[in-house]
Amino acid sequence: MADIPTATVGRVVTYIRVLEELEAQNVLRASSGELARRAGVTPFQVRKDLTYFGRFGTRGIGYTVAVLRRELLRALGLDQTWNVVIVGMGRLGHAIANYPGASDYQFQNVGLFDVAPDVVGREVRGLTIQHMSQLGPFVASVAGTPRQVDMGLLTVPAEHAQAAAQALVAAGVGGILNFAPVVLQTQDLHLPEAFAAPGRREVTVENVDFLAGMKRLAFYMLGPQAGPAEE
Amino acid sequence: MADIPTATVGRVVTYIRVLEELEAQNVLRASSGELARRAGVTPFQVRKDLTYFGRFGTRGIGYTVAVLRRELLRALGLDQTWNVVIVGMGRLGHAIANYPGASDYQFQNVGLFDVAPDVVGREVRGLTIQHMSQLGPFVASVAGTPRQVDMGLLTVPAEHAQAAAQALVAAGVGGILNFAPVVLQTQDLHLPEAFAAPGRREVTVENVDFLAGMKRLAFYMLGPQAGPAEE
DNA sequence: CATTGTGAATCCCTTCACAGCT
DNA sequence: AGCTGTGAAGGGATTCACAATG
Repeated sequence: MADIPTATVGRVVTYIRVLEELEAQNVLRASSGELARRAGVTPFQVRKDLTYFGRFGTRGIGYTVAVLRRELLRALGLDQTWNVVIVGMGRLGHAIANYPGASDYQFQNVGLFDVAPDVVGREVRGLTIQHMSQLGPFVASVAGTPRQVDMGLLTVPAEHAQAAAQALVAAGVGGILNFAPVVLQTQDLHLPEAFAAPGRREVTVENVDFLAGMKRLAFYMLGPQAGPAEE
Repeated sequence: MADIPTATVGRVVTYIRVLEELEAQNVLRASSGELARRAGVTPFQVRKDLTYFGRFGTRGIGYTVAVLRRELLRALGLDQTWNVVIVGMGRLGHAIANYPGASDYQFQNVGLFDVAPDVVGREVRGLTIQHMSQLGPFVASVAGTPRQVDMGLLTVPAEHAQAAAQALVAAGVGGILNFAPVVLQTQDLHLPEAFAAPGRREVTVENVDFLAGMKRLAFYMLGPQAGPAEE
């Protein structure tokens, strides 16, 4: 299979959302033009993106909303359950643990962790916040069940992010969604042998950084600006 | 001036952070190799990115940390103050209002808004949460001072995001950082004539979407997978 | 002489035009 | 007739090699 452009992956996530909106409005079919309009891209782009995953449309007609949604969910691995732990239960961790839709799409919060004594032991949405020292044993215990802990959401202060990432990986968690405004040094992160499934031994990191978003926004709002020494 | 690749803008934000780390460690100079290592990119990339903004290095030596930082901050418009309002003071809005560093870089929270009666009137970090109906008058009042309201952080539920964006734009706020998992229909968003500064009449939107981040992460964790009908 | 700055080459993604299907 | 699927063209972005230089 060809490998899929990262930009395409991001857009497909959007298409799924758009398809869910359409489904909620009882729309059965949609053309690439309609999807494109709602997703804010061109119809060409929609069709090209979809060809990376298969052929889902009917010429002359368009796409069946339910079918395309199902197929794209499968393609992204969202037809299965992903067990998630949150590391860092400050305000941001709490907001995410309580976020409506965070348990959609088969993302299941299974554990909450922090180090602050005034936070450990509290209950959030039926889960008791555990101390970070329990992370290793906890993950090991979950690993015995049908599925393991798949992802860690990193919502600790920037200065502790690398250490917390290390702890997650040492515990056997191979996927990290990093909310801290730091670049995780992934060359230091290697799953222990025991967890090194064939082809899945490396750590996968995605970043969500709203401070960076504010800065990009600021730049784009400057508009056409004076460049460097114009020559 | 050449226009700057969007990917470059994102990386430059990272370089600034890296430079601040270095400054905090009292490092005076750094090569493109050192910056690249910390930013997780190649040295070529760093040098090419920087040339879009000017020539900041010394051959044979490298870059002076403080100088490069200052120049990049200026290039991104982060040497000036950006006034920010938060629309949607649920858990996420609160988390952001209280986020350490959210007031760094000359981003200044100047107003907080919501519609829920149990939230309006509460005080957060010295600001009283106002009702959305006050947004227009508030922005108009700030516009009289040296600077106006530059950005709105949209932290309302998905189903209200488009309407809230409309309200921001109608009030004269031309930059939106959208946290809701929806594609804002920007063709419906036009600044009122009164605010249409030359070259700055269109609305600028950046998205920060952690649910999308989780889905992308899930996909990348699938690893090399079976493609569509292999032929 | 180590390191920057940058044209040229390469690679990848987007756009397009149209063939192919229903 | 209408819309998808896709090879080809076009445009950007990344990589590279090396000339420039303090």
